Amino acid sequence: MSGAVPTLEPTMTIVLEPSDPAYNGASGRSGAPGASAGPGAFGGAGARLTEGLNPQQKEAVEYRGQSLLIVAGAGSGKTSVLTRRIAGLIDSREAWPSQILAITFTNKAAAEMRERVHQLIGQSADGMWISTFHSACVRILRREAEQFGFTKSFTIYDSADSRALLKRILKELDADTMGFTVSQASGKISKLKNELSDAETYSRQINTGDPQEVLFLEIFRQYTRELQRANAFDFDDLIAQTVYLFRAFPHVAALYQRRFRHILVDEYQDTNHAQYALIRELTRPVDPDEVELLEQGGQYVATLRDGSGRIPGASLTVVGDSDQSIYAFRGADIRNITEFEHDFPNSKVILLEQNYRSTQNILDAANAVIANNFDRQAKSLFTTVGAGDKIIGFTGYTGHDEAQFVADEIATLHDGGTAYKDIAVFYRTNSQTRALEEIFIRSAIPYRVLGGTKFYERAEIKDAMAYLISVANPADPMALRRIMNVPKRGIGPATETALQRYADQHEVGLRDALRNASELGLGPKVTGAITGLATLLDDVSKTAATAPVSDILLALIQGSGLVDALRASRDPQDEARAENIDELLAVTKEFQKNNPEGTLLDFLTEVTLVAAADDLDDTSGTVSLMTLHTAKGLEYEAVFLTGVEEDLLPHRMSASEPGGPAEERRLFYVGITRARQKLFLSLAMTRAQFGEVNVAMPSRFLQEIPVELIDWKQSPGMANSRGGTQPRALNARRDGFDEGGRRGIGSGSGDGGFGGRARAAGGYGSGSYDRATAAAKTRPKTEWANRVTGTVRDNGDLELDAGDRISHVDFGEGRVVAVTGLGARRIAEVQFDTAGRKKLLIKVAPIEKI
DNA sequence: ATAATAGTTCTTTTT
DNA sequence: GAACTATTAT
Repeated sequence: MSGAVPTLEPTMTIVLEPSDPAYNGASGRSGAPGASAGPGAFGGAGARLTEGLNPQQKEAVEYRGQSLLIVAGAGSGKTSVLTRRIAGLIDSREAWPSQILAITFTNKAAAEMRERVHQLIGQSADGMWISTFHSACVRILRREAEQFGFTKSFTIYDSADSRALLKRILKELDADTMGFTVSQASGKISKLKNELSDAETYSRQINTGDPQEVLFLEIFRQYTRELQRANAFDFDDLIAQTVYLFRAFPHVAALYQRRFRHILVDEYQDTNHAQYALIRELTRPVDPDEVELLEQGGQYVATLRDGSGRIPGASLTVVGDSDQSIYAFRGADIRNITEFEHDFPNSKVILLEQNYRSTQNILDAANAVIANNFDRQAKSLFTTVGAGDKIIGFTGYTGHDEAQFVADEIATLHDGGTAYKDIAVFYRTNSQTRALEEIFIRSAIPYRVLGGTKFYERAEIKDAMAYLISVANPADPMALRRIMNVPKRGIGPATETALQRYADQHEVGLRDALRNASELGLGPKVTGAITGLATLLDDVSKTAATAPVSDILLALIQGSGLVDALRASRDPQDEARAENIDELLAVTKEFQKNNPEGTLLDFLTEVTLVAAADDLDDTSGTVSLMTLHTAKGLEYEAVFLTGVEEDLLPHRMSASEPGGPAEERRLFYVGITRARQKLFLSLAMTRAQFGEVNVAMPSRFLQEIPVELIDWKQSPGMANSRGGTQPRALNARRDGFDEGGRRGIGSGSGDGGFGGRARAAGGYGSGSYDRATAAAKTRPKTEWANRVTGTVRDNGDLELDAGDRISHVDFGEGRVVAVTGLGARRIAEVQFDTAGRKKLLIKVAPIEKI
């Protein structure tokens, strides 16, 4: 499961006390920190920091000025540049670590940056803020929450939480009958918050004659009110409320404006308006009268002031690449980067185009694809490492066929010396993992899925977390509702409504209603159950501030009987659920080990804000599976980009959105540019989604790659967007090359053949396609589609030895060459008569001894 | 109040 | 094929 254990930076003091090194340091040396450095600043130790850099990179490290935009193409060494720039600022004593704020996209990127700065300058790297927008805002909000109606112990609603809340609200307002869905409402609210609009602002701009808009306003209002009551923020609030805080309370803003003298933002192309506004607020100069107030409040300001008595705005460095902007759907505004020079006058722009990651063939493909996006600044990646291997293309008959190709190629790569951890498989949608996982398990390829159905999204984990939230934040009724009847206590919907009514009538929280359950006149059994829960939560709450998180969780699990109930259940899955909760307990212990001072709130925050890429473990010897979105910022020796089909990549949903197709192209571009040495593009002719088999067409993006760059092991031939597929040709398997196939797609090959060389591993698929398409038209489901899906097969302890003959559902008959591994991990290497040599996990492979 | 069953709708990407 | 909803039987 989630192997990675969150690590938390030590809590930091924001107000500088005289004991703070920055305080003494700043007053103890001549020259104001942050003052522009002369040419001498990079003498001595500084030279080390620019070693091995190209001239543009060097300039990006050394430039000093108010604002700098680094346009960094994929693989152009921007992380090196950023870390050296930070190291340079500290090394040259232009800044103290505590004056630096670096924002990254994921916690993982933050950890990496911290590590690399540490490598460059050692201990002095401590005290910097290197974090995501969301984490940084949580730190600020925890300090300042009391300023505006929240408390320090606020909790964070993840998307599932806010959806659940919206669902309640929609139901209460009968908005579902008006055609409102939860995802619409949450999408709209998120969008508004990203534009820094709140319910009241929105109310002023709506057409009051439109009942839809009026109703939505009511939803928005209630949602906002419920969050406030629950002492909780949603993801978007974290940013938007911080901006609000800064704007409403200039003296609070001044604290941070004074503190952060150098702000650096990575992945700037994916910032939304709220994040942009936050950066604007943070880089604002502090007016003289606010400076006076700071000084009166005991803040050190003397050497920070300029001639007019104010504190000048922090310097800003942003790094980004508009070609890698893939989060517009989440409100990312590409204009933030395209209009940077306008927004921050006198800014410097540096272009990094030399790529240090990929071969020229891969870059040529990437450049050719992205050139189809008009309306972009011309930029072309180049390298000096040479052309490298051709891109390998493959078209499977089905998603499973495609997955088998990926597995086979991975096995070959691994045999050739490529470590599993240097291989990644990308896809557009999470649902594509299923086919890949099945084949990988069978083929005994170790893998891990990043993101997807995350550990923390499992129901039993959410239940356990809800217990923790209820202890940390008694004001949150959502968490309380979740656990009220988990494990079963006989508190059904009727009882819950009664409790809620009591709470409303007496104008108290739901938690208070639980405590006073005896006043409700319910049955003695239910009343006992309710007060029992209330007592448990109250008892544990008493220790919450100081006790280790694992102790708190253990007390809750034992007190509630959560795990006991699962263990006692007849449902075999419940045993696995119980184990997951034990796993969570292990996570809390690990957390405590890494953060001896970490509180329950720290733990909850950390868990809510971890991104998919965050639990990537570089040392693990496993292939990584992830969506293209998760892949951003990562790189691998070998990359498999799967499902390169129309309606999948570009995704069908993107067609109707303005800018959608262009964003999909950027996504494809991001995927391509992750590869260092080898790139595989694959697709399937039919894809089963949601039980149904559909005919899939090759993606238009494939036609944008020059044909000579791709070596098709099995080309899509004429199965192109004109809609024609040739089942006859599909079944024809020829050996040797075929010009038609080498020409690639859409190049006018007349024979409509499934050209190219048939793959070595034949022996299956023959005839399948006919049945599949025919069946797809008549029946929604076919036994063919489900043949390899369904529950994981279990061969028990099938004994196999070298020399045995076996039969495989896909590969036909073969002879066992060798058996390795132990117990459930026993692997048979089999030489198939027609399908070549494969490794199979004996326990689950669809095989029989014959 | 709950467990089991049958029917419905849906899937893009995520901090 | 999953996840949620509505309907039934206990």
